[in-house]
Amino acid sequence: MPELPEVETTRRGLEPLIVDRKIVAVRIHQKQLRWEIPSHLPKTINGQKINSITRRAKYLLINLTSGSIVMHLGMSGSISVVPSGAILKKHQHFEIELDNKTKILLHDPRRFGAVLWQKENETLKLIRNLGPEPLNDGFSGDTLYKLSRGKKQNIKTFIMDNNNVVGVGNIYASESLFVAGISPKRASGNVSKKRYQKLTRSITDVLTRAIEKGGTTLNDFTAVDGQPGHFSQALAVYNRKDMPCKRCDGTIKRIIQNQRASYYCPKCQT
DNA sequence: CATCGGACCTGTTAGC
DNA sequence: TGCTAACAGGTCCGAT
Repeated sequence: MPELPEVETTRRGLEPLIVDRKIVAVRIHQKQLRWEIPSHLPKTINGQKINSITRRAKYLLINLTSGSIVMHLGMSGSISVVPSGAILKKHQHFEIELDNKTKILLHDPRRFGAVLWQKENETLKLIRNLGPEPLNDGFSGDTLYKLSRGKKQNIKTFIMDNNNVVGVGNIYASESLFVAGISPKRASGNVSKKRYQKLTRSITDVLTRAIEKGGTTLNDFTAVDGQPGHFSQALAVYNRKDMPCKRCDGTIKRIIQNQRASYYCPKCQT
């Protein structure tokens, strides 16, 4: 489910509900996620205060008095805040009860998500080596251009690689390339600096617009309040195989790259 | 080093 | 209606 806009939507929803609250109970119902939830975690975080919630790539960091809970939503994760007496539903694997009779719930049917612990003054290896944030100043066409020189890898796979830029998943990779007018099949090493500048602007624009709409709900993504995202209607190519292009009189095509579906218009993406 | 395929899971839908 | 196969928003890791 969640790419950067969905994770950011989740972060923004959580922020006013959990910051300055104290953790009064922690329950693990299924520890076997992508990695096992550390067994010491409940004891470590219980009683601590939540100072802030931040995001790095698709990771959410709930920053406590000392250390941070690191959460990832994987393919099917979502987080909600509900009354602490709410009855547990299927696939709600982890809960943090707060001092105002509410609790944070992690729901994740496929269990590709994660709940990890990061000590104070430490950065997990998973987070340490990530590339630039697409919505921050460090992200530029020049950087992507330099990183891509000499590469045969197609540009769609290239922009989905977290070493180059973080947060661009399968939906927004296709959407950004459409906006930039670049074919996903093009070798990343053969794309000009000028086109990389256009592409970085397209990525930033697409992600920003998606956040404004609360993300994309294809199947089951919901924000913290249970509401779906509304960017699905704005998708130009993703999930639109055989449908008309919104920009020219071409037809959207679906191909497989790196074992993932890519959608594009062969006529206006070159 | 760059690149590829497999692995981890469950649920939904399309096709027969 | 029921069975089976394909497919789904991520990304790490080991083999090549």
